[in-house]
Amino acid sequence: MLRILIKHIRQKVDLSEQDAALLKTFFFQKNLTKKQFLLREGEVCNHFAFEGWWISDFNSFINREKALLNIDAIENSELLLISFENYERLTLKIPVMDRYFRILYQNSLVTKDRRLMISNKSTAEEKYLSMVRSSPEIAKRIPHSLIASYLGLSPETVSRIRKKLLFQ
Amino acid sequence: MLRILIKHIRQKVDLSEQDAALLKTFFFQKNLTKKQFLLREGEVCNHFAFEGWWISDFNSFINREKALLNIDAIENSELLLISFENYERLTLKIPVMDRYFRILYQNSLVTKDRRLMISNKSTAEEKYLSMVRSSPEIAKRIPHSLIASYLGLSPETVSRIRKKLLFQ
DNA sequence: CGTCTCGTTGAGAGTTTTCAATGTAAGTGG
DNA sequence: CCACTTACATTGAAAACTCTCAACGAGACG
Repeated sequence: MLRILIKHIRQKVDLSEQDAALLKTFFFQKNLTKKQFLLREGEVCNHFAFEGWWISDFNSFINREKALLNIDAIENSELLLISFENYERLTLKIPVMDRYFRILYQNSLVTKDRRLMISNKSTAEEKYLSMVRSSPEIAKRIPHSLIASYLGLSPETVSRIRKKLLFQ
Repeated sequence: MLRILIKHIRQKVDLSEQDAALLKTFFFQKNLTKKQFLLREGEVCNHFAFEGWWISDFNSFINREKALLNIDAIENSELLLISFENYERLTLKIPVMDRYFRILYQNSLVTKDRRLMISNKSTAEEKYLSMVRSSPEIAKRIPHSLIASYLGLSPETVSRIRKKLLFQ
């Protein structure tokens, strides 16, 4: 797991061997079985988790507020966690991690801008299509009701859209 | 203008006098009169602009793609611009700027997460109220049709919501 | 087999958009 | 200063879209 993380980081920035070794000490590993919760609504999000992706209730993590989101595992998962305190220490001890997160967040902002534009201006069908096109593998693996929730649509609407698209 | 920028940066990170002086060379100033365009849809966004805020078509700026957004001045404005090339050089020459942008983007992500949740799950009235509450000064200064556009609503809907709220 | 979760379908209700008309206030040029 | 234009806001009515509620279906799993 830690190797995957370091590889991921090195795709974006130069990380010395020394820093890579130090970095490892800031994380710890956790396994989740399907449906097990990482974070419940109302708790404060203490961790970040990696899967090729970082996930969190970001507002809760950064601003130490109660989470508005639930996060649970759709499939059995291995996670690397970092606490908020370690996240802050990490960027101070290994300055290149500021660059890593800057690039990570920069890309994330572009994606969120796009999601926001789609959410604001598109019909349910366009939202569904954009989701399926941008993440076809995920769309296949997760329940339709989660896609609906992600898009801010009712499961029934997604079901009807799928039916309509099948006949085209 | 440059002083405002440096002050802004120093609220988030430590910037040496030397780096502050160097930083100035990466920007140039531009004035826009009301309704003058900074960026037209279809052009590639070369600049970032500051107003207490950074603005751009971020996808166009970062990924060198054609802009999906128009950006024009609602009021006469003074801007500091930075080109994409200078933005990249800036973070290499002044590493603490990676930290500055990391924190800037981190906060921006939290805000966008919130906007996205509101956009996905709220009614038109809730969207309008959340916008007015989070930015009352802006809501007073700009045309209602721009608020509508920002929220992904029609101007008529915003007008009806305003009327309804007046009678409550 | 029973249960649980997820997905589908239909019908009606509610919300928001679109279209068209009208109102209003702020420039602009004669 | 007035008539004209322009931009923005309001209003009404109909159309379009999406949701909610309720019923039913299908597959997984103990």
